[in-house]
Amino acid sequence: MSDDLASRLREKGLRLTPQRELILRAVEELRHATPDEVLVHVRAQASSVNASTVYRTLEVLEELGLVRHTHLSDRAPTYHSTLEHEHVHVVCRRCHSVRSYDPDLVAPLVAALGEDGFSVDVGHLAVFGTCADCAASSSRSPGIRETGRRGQPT
Amino acid sequence: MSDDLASRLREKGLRLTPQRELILRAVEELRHATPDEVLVHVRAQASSVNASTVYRTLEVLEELGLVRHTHLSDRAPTYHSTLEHEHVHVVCRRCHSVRSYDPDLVAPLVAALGEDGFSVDVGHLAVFGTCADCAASSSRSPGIRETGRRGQPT
DNA sequence: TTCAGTGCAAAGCGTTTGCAGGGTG
DNA sequence: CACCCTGCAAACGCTTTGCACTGAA
Repeated sequence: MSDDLASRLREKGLRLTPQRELILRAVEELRHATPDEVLVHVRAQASSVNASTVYRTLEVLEELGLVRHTHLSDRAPTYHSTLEHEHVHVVCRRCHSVRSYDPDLVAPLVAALGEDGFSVDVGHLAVFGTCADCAASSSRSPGIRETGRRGQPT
Repeated sequence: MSDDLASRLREKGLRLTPQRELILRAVEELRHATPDEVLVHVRAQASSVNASTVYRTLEVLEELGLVRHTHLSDRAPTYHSTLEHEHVHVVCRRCHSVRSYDPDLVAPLVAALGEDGFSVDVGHLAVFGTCADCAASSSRSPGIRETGRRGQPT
């Protein structure tokens, strides 16, 4: 896995640096993290790593196919390791819970679009809506605006 | 439709202003527009309207159920009128084309999640991937990065 | 006449970029 | 010892916010 990093970097004439190892490890450990969360996590272990390095590295790691991202909120994107099985994200706009589903969930969608020659990026998919709990108690999650300006998923 | 605006505003003790009419009309006419595009369009017709008014108004219009938004790119969100039939957006990351599909497309997905008590917001859904044309000619769309930093859909 | 709505300007957040110095291969 | 990578700081794009004024009801 980290060896994977080394070899994949080499293949493209890129270099293995402590920062890149740390950032990849952070994404793997956090499982779902924004660039900023990655930064915080990395800084907790090693001393100084710069925000721009995190952005640049996440881009590289994504090109290498070691991490992926989705948009689970209106703010920062969320990165996760490709070591995890590919999954579809289902997000409740009310309580902001995120559940992961097997790609089977969207097999019919993938098939239907496939007939048009369109190939769906399943891992990137985020489905928004309202979860069971929140539908039940409409008084839940105090202070979260329905239409939501800046902040959580919209 | 604009009468709709007047009445819906009144119901909530809000006021009907020229800006609100203009902005709603702009969204309807542009069919799919970012806040900035709305601003430009409105300014073309009427004189000065402020950007912050556009943001505040789009929020109000969405609360009133007159417009909706999706995220078709990493940059600004896209607004459309609810007068249009609800539709699912399918976006090619390569050439950035956007196609609208009938909600039927995701009926199985909606049904599956429905069993868990989750209610999908179909109109908000954006499916990313690669369209037939782009899959065919992998040399297409010069200068567009695959992983794409800032810019189009990611 | 009241209070919602607007314009303006400044701030905020997440992200990108130019550059010079540092470290990997 | 090339050249990739990093840190730093400034800039950027989009959005939000505070405030005083304006105008809809």
